[in-house]
Amino acid sequence: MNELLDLAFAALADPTRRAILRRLAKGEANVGDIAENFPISQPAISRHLKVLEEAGLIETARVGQSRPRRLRPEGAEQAQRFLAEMASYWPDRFDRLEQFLDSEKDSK
Amino acid sequence: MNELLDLAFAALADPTRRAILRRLAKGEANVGDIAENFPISQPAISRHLKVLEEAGLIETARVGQSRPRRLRPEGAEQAQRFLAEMASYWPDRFDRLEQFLDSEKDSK
DNA sequence: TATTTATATAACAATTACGTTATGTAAAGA
DNA sequence: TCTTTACATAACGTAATTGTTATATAAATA
Repeated sequence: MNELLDLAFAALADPTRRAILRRLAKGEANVGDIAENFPISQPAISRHLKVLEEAGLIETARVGQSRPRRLRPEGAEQAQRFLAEMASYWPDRFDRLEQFLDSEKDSK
Repeated sequence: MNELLDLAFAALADPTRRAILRRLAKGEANVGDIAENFPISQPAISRHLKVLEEAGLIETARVGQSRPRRLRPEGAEQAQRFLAEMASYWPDRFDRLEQFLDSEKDSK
């Protein structure tokens, strides 16, 4: 139903993928550029890139035989909105605890 | 290396868990309250709650035999910061670039 | 055309994730 | 004390994730 949001959060849960995003914040990079700087194989990088792209967080161009990736920051907007809403909620702990205890008392 | 951020994003990737968070934004709820409104078993809910708590997104109180959960919005702050900075990145906006590149490092 | 280069895909193993049902535990109430 | 209530935990099946190595594909180059 909200699959893109699922995919975006799942993509962001992997530290290697977050590192790739930070790398792409420096500018476009192709697979080889990225793979050189990570301790995992090129196929593993290719798969991480696919995950990031399917989540809408990056996009791919085609220049000759290389496929430069770049950040697609708008892909994070929905996830950002979810977190902003959550963070805007602040439980007044004391009050809520009182409220809970009161409701327990009432139902006795 | 930033395991809490991994856990937070992974927790947020599941739609059932996001629904639980939205439920908790309306106020504290215990396991039974939540399980009633979801099409999965109580043990499954208990596990989702454990995942959310280990990610720092909710916390648990003890009142008699029930364990009311409540939102812990500050648990989402680091994730929110990562996304906000990524979303503020634009290929020609180098003023934001440095901030984004250092985001995980800084919030350690 | 044949070779090299850049990247993707396939096949596989190990681990983790998410659901189920069955059962354990601790507090509440008769 | 005995039962019920609220929740956690265990055991298990299945599917997804993440890495590996081997191989396929398509563009660049000799």
